[in-house]
Amino acid sequence: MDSPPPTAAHFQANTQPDTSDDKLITEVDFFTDKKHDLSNSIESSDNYHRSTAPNVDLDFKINTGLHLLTGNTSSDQSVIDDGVSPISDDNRTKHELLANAKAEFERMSGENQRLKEVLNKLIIDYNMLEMHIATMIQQTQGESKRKEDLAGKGSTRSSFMDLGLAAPVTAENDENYRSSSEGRSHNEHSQSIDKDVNRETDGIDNSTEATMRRARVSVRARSEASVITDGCQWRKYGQKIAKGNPCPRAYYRCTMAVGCPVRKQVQRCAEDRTILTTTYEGNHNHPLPPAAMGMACTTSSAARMLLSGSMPSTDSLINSNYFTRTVLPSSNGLMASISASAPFPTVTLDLTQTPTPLQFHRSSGLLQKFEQSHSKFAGLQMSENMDAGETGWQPSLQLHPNRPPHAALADTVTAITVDPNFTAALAAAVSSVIGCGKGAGNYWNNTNENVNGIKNNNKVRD
DNA sequence: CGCTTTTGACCGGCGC
DNA sequence: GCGCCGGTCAAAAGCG
Repeated sequence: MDSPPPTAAHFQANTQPDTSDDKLITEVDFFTDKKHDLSNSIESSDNYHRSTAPNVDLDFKINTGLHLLTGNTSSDQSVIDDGVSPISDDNRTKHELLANAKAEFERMSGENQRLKEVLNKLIIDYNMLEMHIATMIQQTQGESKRKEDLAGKGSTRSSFMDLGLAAPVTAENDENYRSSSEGRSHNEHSQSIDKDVNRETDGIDNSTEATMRRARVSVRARSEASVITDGCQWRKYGQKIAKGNPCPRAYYRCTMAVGCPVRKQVQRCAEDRTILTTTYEGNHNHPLPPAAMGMACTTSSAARMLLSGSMPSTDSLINSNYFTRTVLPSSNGLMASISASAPFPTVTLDLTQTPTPLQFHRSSGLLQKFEQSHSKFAGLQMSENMDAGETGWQPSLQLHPNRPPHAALADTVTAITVDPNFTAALAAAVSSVIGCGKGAGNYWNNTNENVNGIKNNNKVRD
């Protein structure tokens, strides 16, 4: 109290912990611990800023907000320098200091808000770029592989294959698919080829195994709502009562972009009507709001993991009638299992044992860990960190039996800590379980008009 | 009026 | 070949 702080910046940082922390915590809920950790080690932030986690890096900068203050504390410094004044002057000085601090704090809050918006955009751009690059790599590999296959076969169906396979996953592809299913004058063979070609929506699998092309990711969650809010815009296109379950199964198609191939099925559990099972299929071909990013990344990564990860032992995996492995123990609040039962392999993420947000906060981290680890594991063809993060999967698929699980776990924890998708995934997952849909936030509200416009186009397309 | 949802029909895959 | 079943389509109905 008596001794003045060494610098103005440190003074601001250390003398307003109550108000600033409260403010920060109310604004950003998820990473309070991280913020405190970093604020304690702010001196070493220069090294940290060169880390490989751009969003976490920026997030820390924003939440501390200390650097922004250093240039505006000259007045504070002068006040402190005048500390030799009489008591009345000292009181006045304290009031001035308080007023200045409040003003600075308000300005900081505004600055913080603006920076967070910038950060949000950066995260979105980063994720989009990452997904785009991954898709491009996968498409390139898939095309080369298919060209090899076509060259080897040289069959009469090559014309169909070329049309479909040479093109990226776009609206045109979906048009081909739709026209193939609508224009039923095609013979059965060409129809099946067209469908197989154009339904390969994720560009993940470059295998010729048609049965492996439609990996699915199933999410089980408790929800009173008819559908869980995952940040995307869906249009219902069908409903069926499946055998063995009196609850109807609803079919939805993503309407955020024209020709987006992603579809999902929603069905309530027959035994427990409060459990909603949502099954995703395909990858989005358009930018996603942050709230949708997590779910999309999780599902696509899980699907990629499933397809790629099964490749080394595909035969045994597919040939078994039913293959299920528990990836994460239920004590963690999350069950994830893989089922390669024909014809479509499915990853199931069970969120039904996470009734409280606190519990889910932990389990969603595991969800992301699951995604992160398997994304890296599955993305072997493009990942440089092949030896990190294959936690939990190795016991299931037995691809890296020589690596101790606890070491991989540490790698995975480190990986999720710096994962730029983590924030969005967490927000989306929490909002999904809560079922409020508020996790989409401002971005979603801002993009709603565009979504409606897209839906108009989609209607025209339909 | 335009968009979404509903719902019956249709199609293809699969098992017998 | 036939029937069952899941998935999709598209016209009709509903809704704001």
